[in-house]
Amino acid sequence: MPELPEVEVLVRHLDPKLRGRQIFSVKVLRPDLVRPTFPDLFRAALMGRVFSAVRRRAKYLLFDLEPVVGQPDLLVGHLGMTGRMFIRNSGQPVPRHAGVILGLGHAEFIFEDPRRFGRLNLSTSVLSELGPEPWDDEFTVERFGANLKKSRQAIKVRLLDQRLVAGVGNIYASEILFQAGLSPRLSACRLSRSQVGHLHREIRSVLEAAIRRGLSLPLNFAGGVDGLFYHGSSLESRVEPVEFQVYGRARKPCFRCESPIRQLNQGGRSTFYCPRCQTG
DNA sequence: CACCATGTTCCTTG
DNA sequence: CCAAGGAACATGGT
Repeated sequence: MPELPEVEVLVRHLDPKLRGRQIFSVKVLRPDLVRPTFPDLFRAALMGRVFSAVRRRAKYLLFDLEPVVGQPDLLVGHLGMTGRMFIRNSGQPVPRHAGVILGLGHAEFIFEDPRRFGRLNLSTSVLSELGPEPWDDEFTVERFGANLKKSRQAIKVRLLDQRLVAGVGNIYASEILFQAGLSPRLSACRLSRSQVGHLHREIRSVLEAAIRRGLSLPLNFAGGVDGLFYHGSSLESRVEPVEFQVYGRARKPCFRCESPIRQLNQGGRSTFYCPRCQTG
């Protein structure tokens, strides 16, 4: 489920449901998911604690806890590729791959992840390496351009570096480059001022539009057929999956010019682009 | 069986 | 030390 927009939508869903709630029980069913925190420490640190807020940083979920002397006051979550976090009410099934279950009295907070790339732990070290949020004042065209100058890698690959700007993932990197009209193969250091300007603007614009779209969908965070709001929504609501402009559309006609969308492999990941609309 | 997948980290090479 | 490329992680879907 995880790029910045999906995490943002999930955080806005969870925040009002967790704010002020106390943790009465902690089950670690899959120790992998809390690494490098040890399950015993994880349990001891969270038992009895009260959530004060849920926030987002890049693709991480930050769970603030009301302070307790000698205990950490931040729980850090990441969904990896297939992770889900949701509130389970009585009557709803416990997912097969549930890894952490926090008992809240009236309901449970569940973290599940079949593939186990996700995390929920007390380690905050990952946060210090992150670059600016797309809407931060420090994320200026000038600094972004100066950072792009430092590498000859393809611009698509650079967009995935969380130190440049935090939160862009493989799907939205292709979407952003399409909107900016830039070929994913362009060398980062060779982008012109105006190209950097377009890219900077589209990073914000594409992610913002995706958040707005996600907030408008009737999502089922617990699963069903969904998981990625961009791949669909709850079975009951029967909302059609949202189609991207280029991602996943190899050989299909570009929505803007009808040329067949092409697929490439860059740094071991798929890139999709329109050879006619995206220059360079 | 083969290949693909929304992410991050670690190791190797130059 | 740095940049860049690739493998690893682990499982499920097609």
